Amino acid sequence: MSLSLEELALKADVSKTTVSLVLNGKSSIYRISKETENRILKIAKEHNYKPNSIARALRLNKSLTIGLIIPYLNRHFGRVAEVIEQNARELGYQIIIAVTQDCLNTEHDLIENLYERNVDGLILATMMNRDQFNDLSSKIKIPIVLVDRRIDGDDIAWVVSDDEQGTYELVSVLCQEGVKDIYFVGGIEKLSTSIDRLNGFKKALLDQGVECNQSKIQQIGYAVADGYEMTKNIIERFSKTPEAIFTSAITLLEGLLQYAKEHKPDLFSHTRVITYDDHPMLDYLQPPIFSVRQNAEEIAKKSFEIMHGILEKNRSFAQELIKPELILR
Amino acid sequence: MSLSLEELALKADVSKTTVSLVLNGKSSIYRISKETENRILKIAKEHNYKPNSIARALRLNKSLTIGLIIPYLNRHFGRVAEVIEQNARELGYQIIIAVTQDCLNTEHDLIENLYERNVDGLILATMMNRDQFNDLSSKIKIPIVLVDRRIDGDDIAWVVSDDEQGTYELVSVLCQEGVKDIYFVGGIEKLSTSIDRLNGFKKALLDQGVECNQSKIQQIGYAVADGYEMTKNIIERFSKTPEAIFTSAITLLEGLLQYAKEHKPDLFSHTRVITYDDHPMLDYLQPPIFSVRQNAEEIAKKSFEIMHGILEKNRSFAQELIKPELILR
DNA sequence: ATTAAATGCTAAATCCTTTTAGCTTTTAAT
DNA sequence: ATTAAAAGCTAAAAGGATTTAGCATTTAAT
Repeated sequence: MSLSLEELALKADVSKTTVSLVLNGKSSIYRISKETENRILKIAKEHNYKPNSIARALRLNKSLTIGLIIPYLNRHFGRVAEVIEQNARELGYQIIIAVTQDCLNTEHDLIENLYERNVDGLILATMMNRDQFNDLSSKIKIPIVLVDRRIDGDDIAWVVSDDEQGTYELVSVLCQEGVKDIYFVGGIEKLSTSIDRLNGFKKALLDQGVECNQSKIQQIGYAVADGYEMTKNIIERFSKTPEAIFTSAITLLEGLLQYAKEHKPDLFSHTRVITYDDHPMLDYLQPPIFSVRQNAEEIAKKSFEIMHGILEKNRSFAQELIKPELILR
Repeated sequence: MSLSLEELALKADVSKTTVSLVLNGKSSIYRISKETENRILKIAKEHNYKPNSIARALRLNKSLTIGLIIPYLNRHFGRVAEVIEQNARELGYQIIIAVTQDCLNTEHDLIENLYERNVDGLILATMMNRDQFNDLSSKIKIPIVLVDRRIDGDDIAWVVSDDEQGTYELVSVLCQEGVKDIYFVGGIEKLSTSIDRLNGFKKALLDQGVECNQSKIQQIGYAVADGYEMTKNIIERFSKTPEAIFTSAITLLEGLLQYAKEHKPDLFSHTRVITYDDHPMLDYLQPPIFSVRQNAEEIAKKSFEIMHGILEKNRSFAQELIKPELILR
């Protein structure tokens, strides 16, 4: 690697203390003469000195590293991760990434792992419930910002898409077109994304005076296969072809498309399909599928912002609901 | 954080040297008695001792951290990153991720940054040419494994999809169906992905006795907008509607679809479209688009495997060409 | 009984930086 | 000519682990 402080000190003919003070901008506090200061700065520059970040982390107990734990690096979370990384980099932080595959045990292991590896904070798309989270919080003494999935609580920092409102608006559009018979294809039941989207769904029906039948609501999980399964259930269980299906994630839509292709090629001639999550390819499907686009960039930006605020500006927690965008094709 | 070696030593009533030796499995080499060993192991377990990774990194000059530098966290690279992370984690490594947005300067900054931050190795989807890479290699004393984009050289480690072969096979399929008038929508010209895909394209035409006209080849870049632009050029510049267009990345296909939707809705009735990169949504487009699916999982697995081999089994560099899969719909 | 070898463990150095407390030397004040 | 204050710098500790060289003590060998 590059030179050490000590080698630099040798070249500048001063102690390493002096070099450190100068390079950390403490010359005037410690009355280092302008002359010495300039000499040191010049030599440091000539040799392109960069302090050893590991030694620094050890001494300062601060690694300038944030752990990012997400279920997958799919389109949505990939974009979130990308933007978090860019924002973090600008402020001198690095992102250590880890994927849980939506497995709670893996999530726990990863949190422990990253914590032991001395990350300064964790940004987390969690599967934990409130109790599990509180348990964790008491053990872990670094800030945690939840992203994409929130846990209720006054002192829990989170940034999530406004799932309820987004779903509400999307479903309302269909209702206003007179569609009444809408099925809900949901994800992992206990996650806030599922709860909020379902609430938005129900609220839209209620406000539009459409009866909401519990049998039209399914929640298995967020995998493509789950979407396939739920679609299958809907098509096969009911004699009447549904007027509309709402899939609450793009993966579930994929599952639906797959089922339709294999077993129900005429699905779209009877049934409207709408989905949470957008995808550019939806522009080219026939018929057009209305969607709700999450603002991944804003979610990412805010979540790092909150983390940074806690770490460096001793702000406390904050919560942000990010507006999604309706895409009507 | 947890206990330190010293605190553990205190509890076990031995020196921290002894504790360290025991925990590092050197009891027998240093003749620590079974009794002492067990006592220490027990206490360490009771207190769930985990060595401070920063202190360890400082002492050992080994951070167990790999830098992953890629252009975007899109579908392809997201999957690559995800699988690299999982493989790395199993062997005790962490992945620090950074995205270049296909900007060479950013790439250089990131490499320098991660190097200074003491990563043990770099996995890199690079934009560098051979000279730039050699320059870098001489400055940087950690192993580098190129992923997705290779640079020729006997001593350069890389793992890439067999772009030439994949393209060759895909284009050959079209030719065998009698299609002769095929346009090439390419990416960043100097990258191996572009060079190899173009070579595969040309070779297929040659082998099938189809004339390859330079004017049918365009290479602007890999962005969606570039795909739009190239499609526009093809459609507007030539009076005759092309028999077929090959887009050499999924983003370019998106650009093509966008142009078609806006300005040439009947494109598909005259023109076959095939593409490098697969996407599940392609299953649901009409008409079906043949594609080449890169094996992201295998690319990821091999690239970390090579890195790990260099770091821990003092293997030297290696090169791997990963077979892609033809998807004919 | 003496010496040699084996046993069981540890002091201290090292990795590199930051920071506290304080040591000289010079200047100013009486 | 003293003393006090200011100027300019540094020694040493701390952070937590690893590792080398070596110190006591016990056992075995002659």
